[in-house]
This record gives sequence, C-alpha cells and structure tokens, in this order.
Amino acid sequence: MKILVVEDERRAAEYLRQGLAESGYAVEVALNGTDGLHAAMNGDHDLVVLDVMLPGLDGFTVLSALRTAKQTPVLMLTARAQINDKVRGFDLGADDYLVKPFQFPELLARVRTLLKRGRPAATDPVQRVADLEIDPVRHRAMRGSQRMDLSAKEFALLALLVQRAGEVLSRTQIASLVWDIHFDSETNVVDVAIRRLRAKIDDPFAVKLIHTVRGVGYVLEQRS
Amino acid sequence: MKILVVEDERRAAEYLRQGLAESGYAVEVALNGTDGLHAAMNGDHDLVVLDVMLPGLDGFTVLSALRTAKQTPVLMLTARAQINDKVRGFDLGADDYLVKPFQFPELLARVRTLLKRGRPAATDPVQRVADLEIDPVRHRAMRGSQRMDLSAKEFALLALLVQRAGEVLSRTQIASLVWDIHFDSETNVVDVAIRRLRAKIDDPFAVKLIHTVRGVGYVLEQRS
DNA sequence: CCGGATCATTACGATCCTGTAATGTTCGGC
DNA sequence: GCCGAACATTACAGGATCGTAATGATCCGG
Repeated sequence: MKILVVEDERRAAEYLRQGLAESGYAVEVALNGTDGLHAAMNGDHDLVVLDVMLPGLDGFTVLSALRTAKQTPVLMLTARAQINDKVRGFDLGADDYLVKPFQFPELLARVRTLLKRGRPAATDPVQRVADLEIDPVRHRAMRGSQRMDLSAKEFALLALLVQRAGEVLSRTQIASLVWDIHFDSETNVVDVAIRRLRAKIDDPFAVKLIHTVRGVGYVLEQRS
Repeated sequence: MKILVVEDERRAAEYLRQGLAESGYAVEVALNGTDGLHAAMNGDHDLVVLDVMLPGLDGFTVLSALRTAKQTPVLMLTARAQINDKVRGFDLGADDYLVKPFQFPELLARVRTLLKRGRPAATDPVQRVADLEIDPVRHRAMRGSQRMDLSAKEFALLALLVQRAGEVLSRTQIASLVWDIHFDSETNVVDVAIRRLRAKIDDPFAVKLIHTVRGVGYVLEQRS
C-alpha cells in the first residue's frame, strides 16, 4: 500500500513517515502543495494524507485540483482552530478528517478504514409503496423528498402496513402483530396509533395512503 | 375458490353460506363436526370456516384431526365467552380467529387474507455477528436465545457497529454517523451510549463483543 | 510507580413516547 | 334525515429515553 503525505512542517512530516512506515506502508512525502499535487496526479498512491495549511497551494486547492482527475482517498489534517474547514473539505470531496493534534493510533485506524473502503457500506434494504419509502434501520420514512422520523410503535405499525400493503388488516390483527395483544381487549391503542401515523405520513400530503375500511380495519395503498 | 363452512346452527350456517356465495365463493356446508371433518378430509377446499361449539365432535377435535392430514387454512369461530379458546385454537394450528358476534365485512376480509397467504410474510433481513442477531424492523437483538429490546439510539449504534464489525470506529465517526454531529464536540454521548449498549448486549454474557481500542475508539467483534 | 490522559460509570432532569379516557365527527341503515 | 355504531381526535400522565455533567477506575509513558 502506497501513501502520499503532504505536509510542510518537517517534524510532523517525519513523524508521519516513520509511523506509517513502521505499520508497513510505503510512504512518499511532499513538503508543499505544488509538489504534493504533482506527486498525487502522477503517482499511483492508495491514499493521500493532506495537511490543510500549506505554503503556496493550500490543501483545499490541492484537493479540488486532484479531484478533477482522480478519486484517490484523501485524509485531511486540520488545526483545531478552523472547524469549518471540515465542512468545506467534505464538500470538496475529502474522505475523512483528523484534527491536530491527534493521537497516532487514531490516524492509523482512519488510514486502515479508508484503505478498506471497497465495500459500498452495506446499504439498508429499503421498502417502497407508491412514493413512500421506509428505512428499517433508522426507523425513518420518506415521502417524496420529505423525511420524517418515526417512534418505535409508529414504525412497527407502518412496517406492518407496508409489508401487507393492499391487504385490509383488522384492529385485532394489528393489535396482535404490533402489541402482542392476543385477546379482544377494549383498548383503542390501534386507533390512536393510526392517528399518530397519519399525522406524519398522510396529513402533510394531498394523496393519502392509509385508508379506513369501515367495519373491518385499515389498508395502506395508493388509490387513484 | 371453495370454502367449507362447519356450523351447526342453521340460521348462522345459512347466513354464512349466502354472504360468501354473494362474494363469489363456492360454499359447502356441514352441520356437525363429523360431517365437517369428513368433508374437509376428502374435499379440496381452499379454506375451512369452523365453529368451535359443535354437537358431537367439537371444533378443536375436528381441527386437530384435520391437521394430521392437511394444511388447509382454518378460520375458527368462537363465542365471546371463552377467550382462552383462542390460544388453544392457535396451538392446534388454526390460522385465524373470529369472535361471535362479528360483522360480515370483517369475516370477508379475513377470508380474503387467508386465501392470499401464498407469501411467507416478507421476512425481516436479520444480520448476524458471532451469536448476536439484530432485527432492524423491531429494533431488537438476540444473543443466543436471550432477546432484548433496544431503544432508538441503542439500536442505531449497534447497527453501525454490526455493519462495520471488525473495524475500529472513532468517537468522531460514530458521532457523525449516529448523531449527525459533524464537528468535534466535547460531549461524551458516545461513551454513555456505548455503556448503555454494553449493559444490554455484553454485561449479561461471558463473551464480550464490544471492545475498547484505547486512543482510537470501539470495535464490535468476537475475540478468541 | 506516579501522574495525567483516557475511559467507565452514575445521577439527574428535560423531553419524548405511548396507553387511557373522554369528547367530537362521520357513516350507513332504517 | 335520525340514530346508533364506528371511527377520529384531543388531552393527559406515567414511564422510558437520552444528553449533560460529575466522579471514579484504568491505562500508559516516563
């Protein structure tokens, strides 16, 4: 694995070079932005560690120029002072950030993480009905571009309705599956829960998805 | 679709026959348990509607005998009085239940549901690490046979650790991914959340899965 | 083996969640 | 159209949740 370190301060550059070399990486050092950009563009590094504060070309400029040509992962180093750098850096395509002063083990961990990034982050299995999407991991729903957070019960109920979209579910079935109430209780929890769910996923929209079937129960479906 | 109705009370039997016929089903009626069982065993019905209270063979006996030979869906009818029937009926393999008196549309809805049951209920995609299983829909985790409920944050954190099992995640990364904190705050939310998670998924067990990597962050993995 | 840094643990309070219950509204049969 | 049943909506309160902050334990370098 080849890592390019772009850092103008000699002591810091040497510290990084040595530490990374001891961990088994091949390290190349550039002491200013111009050299760094040149090396990054022409080399075949697996990762670039890039200081923000550099004489001549600063880190942002280097990053931005590099990104026009390559997608080499970039780990940026910034002084604690300017935290806004972080946002700017991410916008320009930095892959991770580290605030100086940092502990070496943390740098190593991040380097390893970035080098591992082959996997596309095991995407959540999203389910969809009409323009409604649900994300099981985050207990979150989307309608169009509107995002809304759901509580545990709200989500459990919605998940059931989506799973059985188009099927009418009786209050008894819902109570059984969502609340584990396996007898006919006199409670109105289901009604109230439906209300709360509607407030989030139907009320703000013109097209309703949850429909009441009088004498039977509720369905989730798109009606033309 | 052929439905067998087993009901001794003539008025009720006729009511069911007519209602179901009007909805387009082919209906056969048996007026006692013996006839009902015989018809169910030899016929090719798509569904059996079975009263619990029957002269001679009662509904439970019929159900139990039928199940030794066939998996025809069974919808049981019971009087409001004995709610425990329900548990007993489910144990014996009933597919659904309806308490008398019921509204016809509800019966119809349940009949339709039972007839639709081709699908195996879209099982939740469960993820696993060592003996730990997580269920995204229910925000629930299992270690061995022990089940535990997790709060929203607890689950979000665990989901992240499981998704990236074996990778060390820094507090900053965790804060960013779970809390949307994209700057270096001085908070200790992550520590506290890890504590709460450990209390549920590690404290009760000998083998710990969450490990601290001093100076870096946390990993979830099995260590031998 | 001392001292500071890092991590663990606990307590506390504001907020959110969720079931109950009471009241208001709509629907459908007569 | 009237009336009762079914459904919708709202208020309320007990409990769970979760971030802050303070204190205690552990680790590691010198």
